[in-house]
Amino acid sequence: MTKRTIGAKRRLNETRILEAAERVFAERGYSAASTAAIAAMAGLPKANLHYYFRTKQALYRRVIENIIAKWVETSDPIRTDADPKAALSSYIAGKIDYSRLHPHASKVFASEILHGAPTISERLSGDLKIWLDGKCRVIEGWIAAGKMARVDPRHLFFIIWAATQTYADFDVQAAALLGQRNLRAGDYQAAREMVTAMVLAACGLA
Amino acid sequence: MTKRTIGAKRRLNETRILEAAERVFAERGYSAASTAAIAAMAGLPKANLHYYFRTKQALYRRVIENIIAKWVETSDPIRTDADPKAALSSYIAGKIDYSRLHPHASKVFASEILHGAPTISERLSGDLKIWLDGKCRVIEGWIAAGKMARVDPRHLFFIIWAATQTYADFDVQAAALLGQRNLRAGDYQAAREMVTAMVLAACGLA
DNA sequence: GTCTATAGCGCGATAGAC
DNA sequence: GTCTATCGCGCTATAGAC
Repeated sequence: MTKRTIGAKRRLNETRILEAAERVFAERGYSAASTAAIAAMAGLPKANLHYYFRTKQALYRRVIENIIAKWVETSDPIRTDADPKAALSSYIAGKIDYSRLHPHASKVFASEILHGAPTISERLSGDLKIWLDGKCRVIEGWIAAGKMARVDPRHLFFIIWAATQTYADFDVQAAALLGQRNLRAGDYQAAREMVTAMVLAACGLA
Repeated sequence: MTKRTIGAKRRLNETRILEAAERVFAERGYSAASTAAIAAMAGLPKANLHYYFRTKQALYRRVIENIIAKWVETSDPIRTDADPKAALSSYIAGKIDYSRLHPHASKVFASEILHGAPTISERLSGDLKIWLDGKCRVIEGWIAAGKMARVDPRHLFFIIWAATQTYADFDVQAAALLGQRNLRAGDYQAAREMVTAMVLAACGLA
């Protein structure tokens, strides 16, 4: 065994544990998620999980950090040099895609915030606020340039997040009320079209 | 002690327990909420709580049932004989008020759905689906009468719920990103105005 | 109806052999 | 690195005195 092989195995096991943890945390919530269940889903004995991640809290923190990183990435289309209508449409489409493709990640994040954000409250009022401030300045720049109607950029983001993430976080409710077992591709498409129409109209871009 | 007095005491204690439970379930989630914490917040010994509600699950079910009843009530403005613009505006305003005044209730419901709705899945695909079907027929009636633009009524509801309830469920996030400790009256007003503008525009009622 | 004390159990975490 | 066995804690729920 070379050092490189050992490192590869560590990375492989860590990845499997992180994926299993994201799923179990999403389905049960932090407290009800047992390390035994996560280990079983990752195909490892429970003691091995504690070898790679000393505590449940440390494992959870790693899961959350990964999710935040992806969450921030989805806002890449919001750039000063972009066209507001195209940028907002692309942003919404990306958020809906994320809800469809990564519902577990969205749910873990939602559960964290829902119960007071104990793990990431410093980040919310720290680097994530700074990140959002920057994105809001982009919107304000578009408004100042007369490219779109005057709206409160922060509430615009809050409402876009809510309207897109609800199709991941509350997929069970939406499916049940649609008389289905799961959400289908057409449901996400209808959601994307409706959210886009509402946002563009509110921004005077329809 | 007359029988009436005893019944009054039972109702008083049950109410105090239910209010405490709603709060603790909202703050910690079902699993992390201990019956000891609920009893302490209600000002009772733990054993007394189990005297009034035999199991934690039974107490939780009662909390959820009460929340659903209030949730259904908020849709009262959606009536066939109402004016679409006034009805939707009133509905959204009521939902925002509910988020401001009953954030705990909204969070308990959100947490229930988020983790797969184990307690109310039958209701979601049963009487709640029938209730929503009725409300959707009202919207479809308005569309058929040419009173508003053609939209998918179910997705319209999903998005209104998401955009209004996010100010209760994710209040911690919104406050932190606004650089505040809590949401203020003005924040809810801004939210109401923005959601209303978006919905009315999407429905051709602006 | 109220309260103290505790039974019973599941979970996080670790020791220690391999 | 891996795994079995187990410790210790905190929780739900109840027994039984008052």
